[in-house]
Amino acid sequence: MSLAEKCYQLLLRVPKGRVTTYKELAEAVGTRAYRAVGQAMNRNPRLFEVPCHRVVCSNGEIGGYALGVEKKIELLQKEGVLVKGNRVEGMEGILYRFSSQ
DNA sequence: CGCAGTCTAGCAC
DNA sequence: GTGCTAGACTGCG
Repeated sequence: MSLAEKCYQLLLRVPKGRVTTYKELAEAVGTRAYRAVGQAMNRNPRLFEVPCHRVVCSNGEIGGYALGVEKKIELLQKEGVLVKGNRVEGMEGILYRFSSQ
């Protein structure tokens, strides 16, 4: 199974209204290639099966989205995640850590 | 602010 | 088929 596949599975564990970071995701799958994770999301073959919009940067920035950052923000806010500009408000509070499970 | 590390995909030879 | 470059990132100088 590729890193991308693992990322997708872990991403499915992220509940609505919560977000995770590329870092946490990469660490969870046992790699340091944070960029590879983002790339996997960008090339996401399961864009509508995997909530890749719940993945943000460690610094709280939105990062990017295959359909556009604005769309990502819109989806996040629709799920209850407040986003200010290109940043997630209180991301540390809604940050989902796989280590918790 | 800029460079290096790690993984995948695409283009060139 | 192998090698290099670039990309939704992160950490250190």
